[in-house]
Amino acid sequence: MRLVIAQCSVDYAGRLSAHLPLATRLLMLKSDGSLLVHSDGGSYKPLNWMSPPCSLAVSQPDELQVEAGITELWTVTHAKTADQLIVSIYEVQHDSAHELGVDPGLIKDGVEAHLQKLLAEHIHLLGDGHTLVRREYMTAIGPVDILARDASGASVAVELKRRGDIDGVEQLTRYLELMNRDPHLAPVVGVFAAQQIKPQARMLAEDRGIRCLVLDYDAMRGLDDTASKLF
Amino acid sequence: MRLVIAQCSVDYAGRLSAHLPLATRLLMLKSDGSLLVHSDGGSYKPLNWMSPPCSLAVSQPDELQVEAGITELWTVTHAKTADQLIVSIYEVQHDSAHELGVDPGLIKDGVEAHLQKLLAEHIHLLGDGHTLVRREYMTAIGPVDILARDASGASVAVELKRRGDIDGVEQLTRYLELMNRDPHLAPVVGVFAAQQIKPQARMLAEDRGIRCLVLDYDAMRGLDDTASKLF
DNA sequence: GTGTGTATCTCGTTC
DNA sequence: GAACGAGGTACACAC
Repeated sequence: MRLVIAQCSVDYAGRLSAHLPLATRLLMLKSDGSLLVHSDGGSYKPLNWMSPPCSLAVSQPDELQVEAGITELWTVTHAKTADQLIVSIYEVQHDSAHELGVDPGLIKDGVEAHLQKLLAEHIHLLGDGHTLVRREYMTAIGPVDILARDASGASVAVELKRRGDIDGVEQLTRYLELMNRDPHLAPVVGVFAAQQIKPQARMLAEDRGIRCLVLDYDAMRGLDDTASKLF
Repeated sequence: MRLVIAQCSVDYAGRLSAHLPLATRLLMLKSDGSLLVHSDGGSYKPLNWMSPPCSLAVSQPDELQVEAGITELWTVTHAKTADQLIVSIYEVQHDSAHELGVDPGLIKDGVEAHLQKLLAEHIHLLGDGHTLVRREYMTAIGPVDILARDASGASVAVELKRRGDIDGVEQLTRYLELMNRDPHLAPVVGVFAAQQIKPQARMLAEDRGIRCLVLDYDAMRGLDDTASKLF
């Protein structure tokens, strides 16, 4: 990895056109040829960038560009899409290279998958007398997160989200429509379960006869811990 | 901005838990206190990070940690959510600080907005005899990208996307449902227009009687150039 | 402020 | 490899 702090302007031409006026920025050149242009603020997203696979070509500025103060031109071209990023370098304040090696990568732990597991293990949270049929119940248009049966034996399709949005209600609606055509399953009622359900989503769901269930992740983990300790 | 290349391990505890095993990485400390942990590959997303507003506290390792080879502990805490990122620093290979100043920011040019403008200007692309009513036609549930009339005088609602996905079809369906209840507008037919329409989205759209229209952005820009030159 | 829609989204997983 | 869903999504814009 090469780190360059330099006064530069940047032009991107690809899926859109974008321009960065002259300012001092960090240019991060990764060993796969990719380039990130970072400012000293904002979030983790660079101001501009080129994703791998791509290649860097350094060239000399022409006379006009030299007069303007440009000392080097970096042209980064994407291997497949022909997107281009052109960095016009003025003054370089820092330039260093470092060997980092391959990264072992991130180990993640629990979000929706964990919620699904917890709800499946504590299916009574759906209501008294509910039994689990299975997780990831496959339909022609995709997997339903949880399929259960209620006390009366009716099928219950559960769509799980961390944050319950209108999209999730639409998704569940499509599943319900399909599943209610299947005589083995029908009647199927829907439950929209999430840690947080947005008002618009709740409105839409309830308008369509879908029950909303707000889940308390921490409380569910507590249940899990208790269960682990007891058995 | 401070740049540190160091052997480190990283633990994040917040909306999820994540761990990065010991390896050499770039630690980018921005002046707003935020921290990015980058490896020498992948795209612009850091392996781990803390977004502003947050604060960094440097502390000394305890005896056990010193024995393990840890020389410094960085604890980055988010001001509001209390998310925490803990960086255990082993060997530091590089450490430099730089003054960058405030960035003037990115100037973007055209994607969906440009597509919308172009289609509105060349409304005949919808079919012969079509006339524009208006762009961003407001309804109770949001703006329809383009409202037009076809040769027979029927209303045409156009939903525009760069990439036509199932979500876009759902969105247009909601608009159509609402607009068809308005006697001033009904009957309203739908057109789903995008540079690329995914098979599933096309299927869903056509099943609902929505016409799909694939747009050629470059050709449309060509039309625009010609028009600009002629008039 | 919150809510909504887009993204040069990125990143996984599945088919 | 394509497609689909999720994200510690981020980001801009409307209300």
